[in-house]
Amino acid sequence: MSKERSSNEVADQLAELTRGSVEVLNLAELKKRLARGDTLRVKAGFDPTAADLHLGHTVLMQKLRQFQQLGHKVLFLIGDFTARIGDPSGRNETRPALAPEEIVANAETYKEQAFRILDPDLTELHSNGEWMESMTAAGLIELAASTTVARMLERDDFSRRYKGEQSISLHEFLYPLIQAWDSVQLRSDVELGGTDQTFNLLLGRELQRANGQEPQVVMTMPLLEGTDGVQKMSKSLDNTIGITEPPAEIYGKVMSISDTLMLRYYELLSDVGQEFVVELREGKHEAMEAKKRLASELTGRFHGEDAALAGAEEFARRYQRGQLPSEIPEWEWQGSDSEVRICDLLKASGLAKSASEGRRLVRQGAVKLDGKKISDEMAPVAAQGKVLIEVGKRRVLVVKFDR
RNA sequence: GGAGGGGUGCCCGAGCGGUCAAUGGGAGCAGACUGUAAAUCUGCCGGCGUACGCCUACGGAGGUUCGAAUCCUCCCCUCUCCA
Repeated sequence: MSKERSSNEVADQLAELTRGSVEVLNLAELKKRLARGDTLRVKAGFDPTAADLHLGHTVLMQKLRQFQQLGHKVLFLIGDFTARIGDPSGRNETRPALAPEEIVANAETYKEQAFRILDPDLTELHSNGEWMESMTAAGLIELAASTTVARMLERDDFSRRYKGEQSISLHEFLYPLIQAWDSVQLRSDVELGGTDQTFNLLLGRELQRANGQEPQVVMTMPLLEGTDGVQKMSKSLDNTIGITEPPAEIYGKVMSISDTLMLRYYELLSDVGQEFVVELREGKHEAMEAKKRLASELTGRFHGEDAALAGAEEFARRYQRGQLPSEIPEWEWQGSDSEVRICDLLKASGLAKSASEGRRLVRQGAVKLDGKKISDEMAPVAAQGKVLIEVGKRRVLVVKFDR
């Protein structure tokens, strides 16, 4: 049913689709498929354990969205089966197998979150348990026979671990193999992934070719650095900006990234034209203003314009005018004593992890009670009415005493 | 099957009988500065106790010793080389 595209049309699509990508393997094949007028089946795999989508994921999601906007179909694969193996790019951690209910629940949260960006009508949701659960040991042996150890050791992290005398468990080799097999099962035309996925994606091509399919085109996207500006954004490193976080939170986090990182975020996340980014790099725009613009854009993308404005207002209020947040969480003290020591209160309310930490914070002058700095770690707090506690610049809480 | 390296706090990594809750770096937290930026400087950084202190910790279990992360035995994990 495919209708051929004109060469202009193909060139336009190609330019749009490859923008921002690190590598396309290979370009000629992508061009050929576009020219044929195919509706491309575009695969991307996601881990079922972390259904909290963050900006790092959105780099890929935006790209998928672009494919959809051109009428192509997204194969959204949840790697429930591969999740048993562990992090493909990390250390040797084996994750516990997920219960079927958990997978279903996670898939739901994915739908809810991913479809803030993707078009549900042009998305097929899959999980690789669909074909892996029923694979026999014989099937797995056959699959494992399709590649070699030397080939596996070409993968960057494997080779690094091997040379560094770190252990590599045999089953870790199955991750790329299964991911590649997924491509065969889904008959994908294109697979998208981060640059750390290159090896796995290429293996998909090999397996497809071996199974009589036209090998998928591989497209890698840059990995987004987390808020620390160095390591890739990942939940386990606690450097993420999640798309479901409150607008003020997203806005604030974006505002606090470094200027260098801001350039990167502009490049990878913003819809703002490339000219602006270039000018920004040349110092033609005020950094602070540019950062506000970015913060508004990203906040608005997931929560709407009004929320972005509110986020900006909240930011100005808290950090530029140094005022308290407009909404302060309340917490109720459970206890019958007529007074509480500040260090115990900090611990009980969760503002400090332990009484020791609470004491340390007081000693360092980080704690304010109703706006007044406290210096005595043992200072008693009358257990009456409400008390406002500030710890550092970020942690604020109203403690309610119910007596 | 044999020989030899390793397993230390969130991470990396010293220590190799007492002075070790354990050097150093990174991360993190707090303070100063600022644009909640970067860079820099300062302090903190196992838990509990107002404090003298106590408890838990150096892969696991025993043992030697007045005393062990440090020595011995067994076990587990891991790496390299040989077969």
